Amino acid sequence: MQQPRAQEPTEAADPAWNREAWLLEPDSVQRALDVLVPRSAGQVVREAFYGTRRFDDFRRHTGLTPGVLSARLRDLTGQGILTKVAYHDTGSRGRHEYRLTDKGRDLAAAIISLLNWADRWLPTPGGPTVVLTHHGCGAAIRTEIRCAHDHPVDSLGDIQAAPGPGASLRD
Amino acid sequence: MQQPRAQEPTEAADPAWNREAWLLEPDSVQRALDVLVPRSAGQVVREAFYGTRRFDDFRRHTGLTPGVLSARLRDLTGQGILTKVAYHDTGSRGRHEYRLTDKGRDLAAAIISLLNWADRWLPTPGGPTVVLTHHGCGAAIRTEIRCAHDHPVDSLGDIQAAPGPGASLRD
DNA sequence: GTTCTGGGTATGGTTCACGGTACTCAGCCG
DNA sequence: CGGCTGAGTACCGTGAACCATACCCAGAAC
Repeated sequence: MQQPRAQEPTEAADPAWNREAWLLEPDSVQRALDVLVPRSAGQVVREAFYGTRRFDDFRRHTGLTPGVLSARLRDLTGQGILTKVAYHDTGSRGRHEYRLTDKGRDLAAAIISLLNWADRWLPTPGGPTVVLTHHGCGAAIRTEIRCAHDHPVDSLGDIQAAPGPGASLRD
Repeated sequence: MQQPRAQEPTEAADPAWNREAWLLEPDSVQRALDVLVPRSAGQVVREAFYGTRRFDDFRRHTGLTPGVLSARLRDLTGQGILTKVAYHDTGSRGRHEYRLTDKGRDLAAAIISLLNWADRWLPTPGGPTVVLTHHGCGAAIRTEIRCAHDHPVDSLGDIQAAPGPGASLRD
């Protein structure tokens, strides 16, 4: 993204983007991040992507205590990230499980980006614990930054950040 | 991603991915998320992407108190996301500013994915406050999930999640 | 009717994040 | 010399997040 006060010769200051002049709240990055914060919320969403659906499975996989997990599942269903679906295993009473909604599933690009980033920049001795591949072709899954015209974006300098309709002038 | 206990006809249970059998810690998604948690860390990283570099600017843009901001900047430089660079404005003493490192800049795909997600699913009355476009072509910036062979990935069902080398069998 | 299981609620305590405010410290400026 | 500015540090209070543990409740199984 274009940065003001640029000092590298390859970057140029953009008069339309004077960060000081604009109030950028509510910020979309922050609002999205608030879905995955606190830590326990991120853990629950991650597990949902790994296929976990039931209370006790969430509890064992995340290590959260019942109280915290219960609160988090309530929050996330309240936000429409998860939804409660009834099921009935034969030989036990009817219960319900938590599944990702379309809204939740659409976090995939963010989750995958984070997973790729950690695999690259925070490697662990044993290697990654989860590997994502393209079903059928078997190649690794990754995310790519592109524009709506499908041009690839290789550097932050190719991205123009500008105040949108929701931005207001400071003071 | 493939999910066990799948009930939709389009999903199929994958015997290689029995979530119950595997211990997936340390989890890459969680480790990446921990860089952006607590909330104040996410705010600082977001501002860094918006071009903020100096202590007082971070303080005003994020609303964080000096103590919290100071701690967060120390954490993030310690993790190699930001780096301190000396500068010297004429007429004032030499100081230093905080810039994104390559490691920090590589969070771009995650940040952009989150921004796009919030713009789609958590719209605000006034519209987005920040709009990203492709410099030159002007089209909107977005992220895309692809495989290493460049096949597009349109649904989670196209993604195969499998335990990696770092995973261990439970008990 | 007692037990088992899944899915929670209730209570209590600790740590951490954060806000508010005051203070410091170094150098340039007048 | 005293004041101003940018960049912090120090201290204190509050609330949120989290953990541990105990308990509860419905229905099926025995």
